[in-house]
Amino acid sequence: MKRSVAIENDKNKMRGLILDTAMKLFLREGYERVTLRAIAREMDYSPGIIYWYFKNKNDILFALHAMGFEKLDAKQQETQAIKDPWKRLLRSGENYLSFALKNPEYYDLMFIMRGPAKMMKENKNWSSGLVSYEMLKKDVRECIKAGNLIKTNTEGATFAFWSFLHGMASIIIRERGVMHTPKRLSAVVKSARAFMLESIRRPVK
Amino acid sequence: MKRSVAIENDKNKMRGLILDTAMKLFLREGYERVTLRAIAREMDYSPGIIYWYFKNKNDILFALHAMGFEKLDAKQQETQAIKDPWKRLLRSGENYLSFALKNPEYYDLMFIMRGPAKMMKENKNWSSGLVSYEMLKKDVRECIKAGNLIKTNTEGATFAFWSFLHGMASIIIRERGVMHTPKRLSAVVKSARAFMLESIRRPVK
Amino acid sequence: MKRSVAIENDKNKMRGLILDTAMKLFLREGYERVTLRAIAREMDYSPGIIYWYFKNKNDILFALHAMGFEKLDAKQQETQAIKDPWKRLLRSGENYLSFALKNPEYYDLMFIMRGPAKMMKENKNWSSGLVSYEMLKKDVRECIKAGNLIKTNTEGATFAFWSFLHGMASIIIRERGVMHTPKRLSAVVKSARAFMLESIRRPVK
Amino acid sequence: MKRSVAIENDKNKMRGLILDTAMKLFLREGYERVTLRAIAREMDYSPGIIYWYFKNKNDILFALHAMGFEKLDAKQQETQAIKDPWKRLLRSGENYLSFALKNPEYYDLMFIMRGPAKMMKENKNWSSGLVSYEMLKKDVRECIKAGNLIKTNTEGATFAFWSFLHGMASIIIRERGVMHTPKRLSAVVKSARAFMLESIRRPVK
DNA sequence: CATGAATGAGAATTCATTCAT
DNA sequence: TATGAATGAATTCTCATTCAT
Repeated sequence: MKRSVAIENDKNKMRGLILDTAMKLFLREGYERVTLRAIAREMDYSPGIIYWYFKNKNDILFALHAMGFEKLDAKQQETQAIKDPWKRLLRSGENYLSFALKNPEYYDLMFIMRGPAKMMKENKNWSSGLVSYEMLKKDVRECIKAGNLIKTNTEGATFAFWSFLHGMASIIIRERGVMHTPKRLSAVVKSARAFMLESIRRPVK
Repeated sequence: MKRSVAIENDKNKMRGLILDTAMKLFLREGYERVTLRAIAREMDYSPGIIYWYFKNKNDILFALHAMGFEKLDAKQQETQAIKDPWKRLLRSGENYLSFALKNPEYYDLMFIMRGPAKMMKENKNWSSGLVSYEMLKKDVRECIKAGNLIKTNTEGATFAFWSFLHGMASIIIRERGVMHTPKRLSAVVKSARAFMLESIRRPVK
Repeated sequence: MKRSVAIENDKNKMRGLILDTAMKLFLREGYERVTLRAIAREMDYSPGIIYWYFKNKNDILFALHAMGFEKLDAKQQETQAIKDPWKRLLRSGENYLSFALKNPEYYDLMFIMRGPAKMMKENKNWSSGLVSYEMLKKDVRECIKAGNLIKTNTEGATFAFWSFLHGMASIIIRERGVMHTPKRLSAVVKSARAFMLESIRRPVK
Repeated sequence: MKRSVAIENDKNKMRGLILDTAMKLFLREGYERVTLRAIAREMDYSPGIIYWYFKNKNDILFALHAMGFEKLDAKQQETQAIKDPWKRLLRSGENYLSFALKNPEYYDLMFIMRGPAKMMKENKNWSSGLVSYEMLKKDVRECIKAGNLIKTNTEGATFAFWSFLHGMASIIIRERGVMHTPKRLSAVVKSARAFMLESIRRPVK
């Protein structure tokens, strides 16, 4: 038993190495540069070996994609300990954005890249994303109920909130914030968040 | 001189044909199907000739990118006729979103795709985007001055406004709104806009 | 017009070169060694160019296959000038065997190799073979009518005749006649034919 | 000694398993599907282990080839009990054809495939085939002596007889009898044999 | 004996790009 | 201007084979 565990670990280690390398290339060179050969070259292994650990190229993408959602979900789960709905919503947004900016490759894969979108349709495996989204919706609903947000359609408010966050994240990740220097950009993002939160917040009577 | 003008015109005509064809393929088959061979085949020309009109494949992308900004700028310019700053801001947002959804390939090229971002850095040619952004900033400033928005840092508010719009546009274009059916999605988008506008608007005293 | 003809000729010349090279490799190395790369290497061209002249690898096989049948048909057509049915049958058999031994690669492709059999089923393109077979059947029928062969089922006699010839051809081509030295083998084949013809021939009364 | 015998037996058992599996794949999936990996997978062993029992892939083919000849020889040996040479020849032919059609993969390996032919030359190991062929020759000689066949060169007659049988077998196995439906084909084969036997048989005075 | 892991070579195919004509 | 032809490098993937453990 121990032996098989050890073997599993080795296998996982190699899978991890492959995934990390793939991610590195994603980040460094963009999607279309993530070829099996490139991964293998970077790892100093032969291309063939990758097929020992993954069925094919898409399988790698898919694993990465799933890992990203697991990471984000875990992070978001923590917010659920916060009792006050408005504070919870704040923290959830903070978390989301910080996840995006600290893991731009994952975020790109999860929310921007074309490839995975195709994949998800085929594999019907969008469940990962849904969990997080449902949680956000619940938070928004409670904020409305508590009077922190205007009385409105929950779906719409949720989508608006998400869109705002995703907009900032994807502008930065896809380097469209070039009207500001990188330094200033992060200050602007802070201002933007402050503006938005102050604007949408309603005083609880 | 006349002759060279005629030549220039012919050259422009051919460039136009190439660009239109490239765009058609983008639209019809997606990014990865836009190969030089495909463009040439579609035009009934040989692949080689494209190099007489464009330096390389990226050059075509870049031209398309510039065209996109010209289109958007022209559309946004029209809003400047509106006197009331809040109404102008509203219309500008509407315009932006409708441009994105009616020209998803252009929007993708302009604000999402990786290739152009790289290009822009190299070519230092981001001027196109700036014009629109400056206009938006001016509108936001006037709204703040007029009391339609809370007193706040203009840059932040502008960035927030844009982020919200871009978020919605890119979620739709990159097919991440799968938690809603396509039909419902457009209703949700409307709700989201309504929520956002109502939330951020301040009554003018 | 002349120009397009010249171009066509060039194209045909290259196609011919590819087909000849493929055939050479078939002969020298066997089916599974006929790779596009090998053909290209042998021709001192790059692998890619082959796709300028053929859709894919199978397309080459198919062209070769069709050419083989054209060659054989042409040769067999000539025998139809012979009036006496027995002499015609003799000559037809001679032709068949000499075609097989002079063009072993073609014969192999046409009557032995597995690949083409698959192809033929898919393409329903077995017509080529049928023409020759029908001709043989007609000859056999006339021989029976004329009394050169025993009164019997035509289909059976035709199949028997063909089987005998094909048997000899394929034993030689696939090198199963190793119980005789190559020199002796051709003498034995002659004896075998003589034995067979003398045995099956019936005197015309 | 006992121990080494036991080991030998185990070794033989494993060799047998490998050969059976290889044959199963031949039969089920065709030649090109017989990869070492496939054999190993089918056996639930790792690919590497096969090299403990066989030098390489070709070695497996060769063993299979030898087994085929052993099977055929055993079957043909039985005919030797028949006293009448013509009846013996008949039965021998019947046996041969039925072996071919019941064990097409073996027959293919033994008499059609290219690989083994190459092997045989290298290994000088054609003895297997010779035994059967010598037996056939003996039978033919006795038929000539007995007056069942025309007075003729024995080698030629033997080769003719074998060619006829091999022709039918290989036409069927390599699927070149497509001018007839599978059903009709077997009837045609019967007719062909009847025609041939009746034609070559001479009345014993 | 047997395995997991790894290699290296090779397969078909596609593409951006070049260039003589 | 425009083309046909060609290249070279890339792609994903498969396989026989080897070897430390």
